[in-house]
Amino acid sequence: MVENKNKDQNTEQKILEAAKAVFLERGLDGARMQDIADKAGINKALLHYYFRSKDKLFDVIFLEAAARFLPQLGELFGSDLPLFEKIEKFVHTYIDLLQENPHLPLFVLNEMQKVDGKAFFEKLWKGKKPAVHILAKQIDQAVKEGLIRPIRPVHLLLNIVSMSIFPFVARPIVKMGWGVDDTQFRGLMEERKKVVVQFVLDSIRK
Amino acid sequence: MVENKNKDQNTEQKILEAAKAVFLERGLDGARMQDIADKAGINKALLHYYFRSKDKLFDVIFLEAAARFLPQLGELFGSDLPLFEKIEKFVHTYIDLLQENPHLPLFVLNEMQKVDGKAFFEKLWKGKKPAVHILAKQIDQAVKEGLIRPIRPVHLLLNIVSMSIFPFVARPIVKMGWGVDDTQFRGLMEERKKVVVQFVLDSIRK
DNA sequence: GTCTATAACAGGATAGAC
DNA sequence: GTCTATCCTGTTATAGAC
Repeated sequence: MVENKNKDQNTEQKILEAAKAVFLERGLDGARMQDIADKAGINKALLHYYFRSKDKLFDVIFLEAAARFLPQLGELFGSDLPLFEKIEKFVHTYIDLLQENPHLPLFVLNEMQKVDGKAFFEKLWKGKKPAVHILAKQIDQAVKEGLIRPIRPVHLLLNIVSMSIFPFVARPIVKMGWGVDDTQFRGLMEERKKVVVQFVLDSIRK
Repeated sequence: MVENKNKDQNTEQKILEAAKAVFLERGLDGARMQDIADKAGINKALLHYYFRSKDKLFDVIFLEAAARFLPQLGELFGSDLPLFEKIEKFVHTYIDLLQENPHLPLFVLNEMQKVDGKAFFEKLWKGKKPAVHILAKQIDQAVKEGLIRPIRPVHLLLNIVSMSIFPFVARPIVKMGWGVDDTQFRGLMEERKKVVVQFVLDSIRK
């Protein structure tokens, strides 16, 4: 249980990678254990040997995906950067993340809806819930100081997050509606790093 | 085939309503014919009598949902309203739509990813593809006239659409992250109608 | 740990009576 | 048109040999 960790690690790692790929693309209901086994280069029985059941395996993947997608930002929100820099850093970080993990947001959003108000969130941010209130205070403060136009923190935050994430979620529509291929789409998202930041600052800055 | 339309209409209608509810909440893979039958107050066999197969039934629902979600805007994009009013109307229309159909966007986005570059879009906008290029021209024009700050039409459009739709897609996260219940969420989205329009105008207007 | 073979079951689809 | 009963395929899960 300690000695053979290398062997385990290898297979277990292969399974996790395969499962991640399949689940993220097809979702819990759409994924097939057979596909995961194939992609991992093993057989179904071994999946159960390692993870007992499909649901158990899914939980591992989902939790990790959600953790990547969501509270990575806790630190950023809570940091003591000036507001404008915080916004810039947020947008860049998030768009970079999604460039590398295009299926991430839709997967998480989708599966999250099925569990909804569950105690799932507790498990997700164990104790250290994203410090969204710190950012909120910072925004309120900036308004009070007359540094930015009046806006409720929720809305400003929602705006920034929306503009950063949504295009990836709507990828097929963007591609069809605007007639771009994958490469062009990538370029477009790259552009957005600057565009979104500029857009936000233009809006809130007096 | 003409005489008994009333009877048919009733059952068929019940089925369609039930199917819509179940499919929108669970997706194609997650939906169970049994659940649809139950919700419609009939039995499985009758579903097949009316719609032959699960896939066929799904196609009806999906196409209608996509049609509601997407190209309803064609008219708006193509209209001859001034830019600022067009933006305002768009945001209000869309948020109203989603207030009444909260599951719509995630459902469409999600299922759309599975078909992706398919000839599906052809079927969707039969001939009358949303007149997105008209809006694009209008934006370019406004930039050239110095009416608004320079911005590429794709990005402006993406920004507006993102801010209008994304919060509904991320509903569970918003609710948990900000600690609001359904009623408060509704109020928040209602607020956004004005907030988003204001935000956009503040950003682009010189 | 890893495999093959098979059990166990869920869920979509059909037959046939009414 | 609507129902009950049943079939049948695909998929998760387990048994047991190596």
